[in-house]
Amino acid sequence: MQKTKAKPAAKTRIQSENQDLILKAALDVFSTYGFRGSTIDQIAIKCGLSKPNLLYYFRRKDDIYAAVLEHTLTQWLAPLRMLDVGNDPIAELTRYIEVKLDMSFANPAASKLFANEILHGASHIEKYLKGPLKELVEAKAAVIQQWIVDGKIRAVDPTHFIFAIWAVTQHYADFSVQVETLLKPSEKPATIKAAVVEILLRGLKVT
Amino acid sequence: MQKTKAKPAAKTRIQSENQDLILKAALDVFSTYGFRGSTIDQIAIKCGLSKPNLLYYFRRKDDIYAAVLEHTLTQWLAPLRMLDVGNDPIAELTRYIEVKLDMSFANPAASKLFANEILHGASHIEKYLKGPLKELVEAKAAVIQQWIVDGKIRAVDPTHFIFAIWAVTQHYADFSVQVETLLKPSEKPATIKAAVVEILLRGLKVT
DNA sequence: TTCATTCTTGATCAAATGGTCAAGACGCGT
DNA sequence: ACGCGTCTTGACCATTTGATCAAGAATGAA
Repeated sequence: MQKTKAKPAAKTRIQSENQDLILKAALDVFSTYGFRGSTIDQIAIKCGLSKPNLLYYFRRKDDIYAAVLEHTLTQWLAPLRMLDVGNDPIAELTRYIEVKLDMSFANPAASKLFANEILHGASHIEKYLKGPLKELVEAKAAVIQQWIVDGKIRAVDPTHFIFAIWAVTQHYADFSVQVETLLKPSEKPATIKAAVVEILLRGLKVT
Repeated sequence: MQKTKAKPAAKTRIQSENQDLILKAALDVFSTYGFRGSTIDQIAIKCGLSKPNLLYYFRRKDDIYAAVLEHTLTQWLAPLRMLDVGNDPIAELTRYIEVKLDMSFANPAASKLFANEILHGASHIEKYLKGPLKELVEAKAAVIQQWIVDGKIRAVDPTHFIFAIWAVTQHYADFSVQVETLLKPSEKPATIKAAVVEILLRGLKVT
């Protein structure tokens, strides 16, 4: 026994591969059917593993869900972290909105996963909301506030403006069924991006 | 047998009362836990009836859900129907946004019910989306377009603007847990309404 | 090759849950 | 008070589903 007595995180090749497979499949399934609406069997079938095998890697259904949620959280909030007070406000906010929309188009599952979680009370990410997310939002609201103080954009409630950006951009992922039904099928992402940026930012531009 | 051979809809007093009880309880439960996450027992307990009794009025879980959904649909879309091309655009849109926000604050369950339904594919209201809702949205988009043509508001994509109003206003119901966590608890509905109206409408005003 | 460790799964269990049914309680017009 | 139709429910059933386990298969370091 050459190794140290406790081996906390020595992951096997097979472990990485299979956990990755499971998390990918679980994101699909959970985002489509919600936590209660999803079954371990669905996830197992989707990633080609047997149900007991899946429970070998994650002992409970809840553990899979928590892992997927955590795995997606960082990625989803990343673009907001990049909001930089040093750059031009309109350019910076345009970029943020466009990146969020691109994410909604490219990975609607991630958005739907969060929508489900929040809709059902956010019990799994309560700590995260009250801690890191709250801090991040306060920091970025301060950035917007600074732009206002500097006279670079017109006055607006920074926090509610962030909410508005989230609401509108994630709407195209969470409500994609409705959007696709009500929109002409010819509508291209670029058109949508232009329309959304105009709606959200035109009111901020100084004359 | 004095009555006509077939009696299609002669509702008893008890029937009306209990169906009403059930629909109220079902709205609460379904909007909180989603369709799959809700059990007939939960609804039965919440309205003080036994499970078999509940299934006497609605033979299947799906029937309860469909009834609640239909019962709420009309009410939820009503304010959009009132959008009148003859009135002042900013006043009309301000009223619409404020009514939608009031509904989100007063009856978040209705909003959450729809959010859940759309999020999970909208299979129960597919017909409604493609039919009446699509017609309504097209009609009201035309109203906004007319305002633009008349030079009363600045140019904007009408359909995406309607989406933006829906997204932002319903966000305060669907994501209420998140909103309440990130907002100062002192924030009043009137403050929120003013902020949202400003964010959505300032860009439309002609200079 | 050896063999301890890791990985895989068929069989199985207990609980939850949608739904049924027959028997009885109740409401209400006469 | 009577009697028919409405309403109510305890007991029960079949299926789904999260989770367990023991036994066997694959892996990989020496």
